Amino acid sequence: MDKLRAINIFRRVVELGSFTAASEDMKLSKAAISKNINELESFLQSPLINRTTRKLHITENGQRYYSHICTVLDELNNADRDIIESTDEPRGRLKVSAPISAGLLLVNPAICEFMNSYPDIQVELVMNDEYTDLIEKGFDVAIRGGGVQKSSSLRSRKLMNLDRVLCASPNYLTRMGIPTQVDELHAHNCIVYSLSSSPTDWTFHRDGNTETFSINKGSYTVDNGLASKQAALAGLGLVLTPRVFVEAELKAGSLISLLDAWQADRHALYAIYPYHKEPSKKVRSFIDFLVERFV
Amino acid sequence: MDKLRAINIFRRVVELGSFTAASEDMKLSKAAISKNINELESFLQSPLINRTTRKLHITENGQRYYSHICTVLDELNNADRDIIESTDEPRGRLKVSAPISAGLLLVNPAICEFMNSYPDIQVELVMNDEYTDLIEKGFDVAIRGGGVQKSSSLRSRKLMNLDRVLCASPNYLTRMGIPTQVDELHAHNCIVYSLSSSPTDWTFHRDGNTETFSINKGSYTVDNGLASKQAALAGLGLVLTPRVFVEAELKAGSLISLLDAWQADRHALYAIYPYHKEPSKKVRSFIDFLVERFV
DNA sequence: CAATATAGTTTACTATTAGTAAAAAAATAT
DNA sequence: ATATTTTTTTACTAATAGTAAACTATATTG
Repeated sequence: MDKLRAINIFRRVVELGSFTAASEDMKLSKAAISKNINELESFLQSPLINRTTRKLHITENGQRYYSHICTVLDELNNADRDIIESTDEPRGRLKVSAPISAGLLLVNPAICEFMNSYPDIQVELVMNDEYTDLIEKGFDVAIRGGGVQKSSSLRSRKLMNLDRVLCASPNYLTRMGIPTQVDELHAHNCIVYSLSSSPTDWTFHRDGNTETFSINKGSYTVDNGLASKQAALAGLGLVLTPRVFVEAELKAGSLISLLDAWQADRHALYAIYPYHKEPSKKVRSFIDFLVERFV
Repeated sequence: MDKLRAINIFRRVVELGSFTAASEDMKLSKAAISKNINELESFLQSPLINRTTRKLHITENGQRYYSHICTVLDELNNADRDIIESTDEPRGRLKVSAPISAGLLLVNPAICEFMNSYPDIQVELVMNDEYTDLIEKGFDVAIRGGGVQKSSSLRSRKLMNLDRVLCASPNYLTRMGIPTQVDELHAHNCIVYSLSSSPTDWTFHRDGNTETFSINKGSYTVDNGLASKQAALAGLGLVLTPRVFVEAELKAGSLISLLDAWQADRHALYAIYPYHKEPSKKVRSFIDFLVERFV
C-alpha cells in the first residue's frame, strides 16, 4: 500500500462524501478508491467509513484520523513547497571558494553584482589558492584556473579563457635584458606560481611551433598569484600570469609584456561544483551569472 | 515513487550518516536506498545529500527538509497509533439502540456492568422500539428481538433465546375464563405488539403439532412492549411476551401464564451491527460481553 | 604505491502491486 | 417491479519497487 496515497484518498472521500466523487476528483477508478480505503482500514485495524451503496458514514475513528492526517498532509505540503520554491527563486547561503588573485579581481566584483540581483542569497566567499575538498568543506562552488578539471563527483563549467602573458618590470628588464626567444629564458629568473596546473613548465606556441621551457633554477616559488605579481613588480624576475591580472600594470607601464609573438599555453577559469543530477537553483543561477558576465 | 517510504529512507540516511547503514537498518538493498533518495531529490528539484563514495554531506535544503519531515513522520505515527491503540484497549463512544422493554430490563443493567469493566468507553443508549437506520443514524449496535435479521450491510449475533409466554391478569381471567386450547383464543381480547416480527400471527407448538392463531379482532395494538404488559396487568386481555419480561409478575401472581402445555414460537434477542471487514474493538468487546452475560 | 577494502551507483531482471475495465451486488428512487 | 446509482469484486495489465551483481570512485594499509 502506498500509504500516503491512501491517506490522500481517504481525505478526499471524507471531504467529498462519496467514493465516486473522489474518484473523479483524483482521476482514479472507483475500484482504486475502494481498494485504498480498505487497505487503510485494515492497516489501522479499524473501520473509518461505514458504507452502504447509498450513503457514507464516517466512524468516530474515521473522524479522528481525518483531522490528524489533515495536519500531516498540510505540513508535508509545506515542507515540499519550502524546498521546491526555494529552488524557484534562488535563496539561501552560497559558499564559494576562489583563488585569491582571481577572487579579488574577478569573483568578488561579480559576487557584488550578483547579490544585487538576488537579494535572498547570502554569499560566503573563501579565498584560498590551495585546493580544498568542496564536498567535505560544504562549498557550493569553487572558482579555479588551470586545465580542465575532471572528477566523478565534481562537474565544471568554463567561465573564461585566461590568456597568459609573460611579463616583467622595466627595472628588471634594463638590468637583465629583454628575452626575444623562448630559449633565452634560461638566462632569467622565472617566478613560479606553484598552484598553476604546470608550474615549472612554460609552453609557448608560435605559427604551429611549440616550445616548452622547464624552469630549473627559479629562485622564487610562491603559492599566491598576487604575490607573484608583486614580485615581478618589485623587479625580481619574469612571471607568466593571466593577462587580466596584469592589464592595469601593462597599461601603466609598470610591467612589460615579453615574447609577444609567442602565445603561452592557454589556461581557463572554471567554476567547479559538486556533481548532482539536480543542481540547486542557487548554484545554477550563480554559475549562469558568472558565465554571462565573463564569457 | 512511494513518497512516504522515500521520506522515511531519507530520514534514516540522515540519522545514520550512510546509505549502507540505512540499508541494513531498513532491510533494503543499497540500490533501493540510492534510488529512493534520487527520486526524492528529483521530485523536490533539489539535492538533499551530496555524496562521494566515501562521505555524505547533507545540503542546506536537506537539513531543512529533514527537520520538516521529522515532525510530519512523528505526527503521522501518532495518528496511526491513536487509531490502532484505540482498538487495542476498547474506548470511545458507543452508540446503542435498544427496544424500550428489553432496554430497561436487560440492556441497561448490562451496560452498567460493561462500563465498570471498560472505563474508557462512553455509552449512549437510545431506547426506541421502532426500527432505525443504524448506519445513517450512526449507531454502533442495535439490540433487537424477533426472527433472524439479514442484510448485506448489517451483521447480527444472537444474544439469548426469548421464550415467550401467553399471559393475562387473574382479574381478566375470572371475567373471561381461562383458555385451554389454541382455538379458544378467538373468544379473547389479544393485545398486539405491533413491532414483533409476526404481530398478529401467534404460533404454538406441542408434541410436534403446530397451531397458528391469527388475531383479527384485537382491540389494542401498541408499539411498545412495556405498554402491552401494562395493558395485560390492567386486565385488558392476553399478551404474548418474552418470559423474562413478565417473570416478576408471574411470580407475584399479578399475571398468570396460559396454555402452559404449548410452546410459543421462539423468538430471540440479537445484537445487530454495521458490517465491516475491520469491526471496531469497542463494538466487538461490547457484543462479546453481552453474549457472555446473556447466553 | 600497489593492494585491499569500502561506499555508493548502475544495470538488467524479477516480483509485487497499484490501477483498470467490466460485471456483480446492494440499496434506493420512480 | 424496474431503473438507477453507488460500491465491490474479479480478472487482467501496466507500472514500479526491489534485488543481485558488476562497476566506479575513494580511502586505508602493509
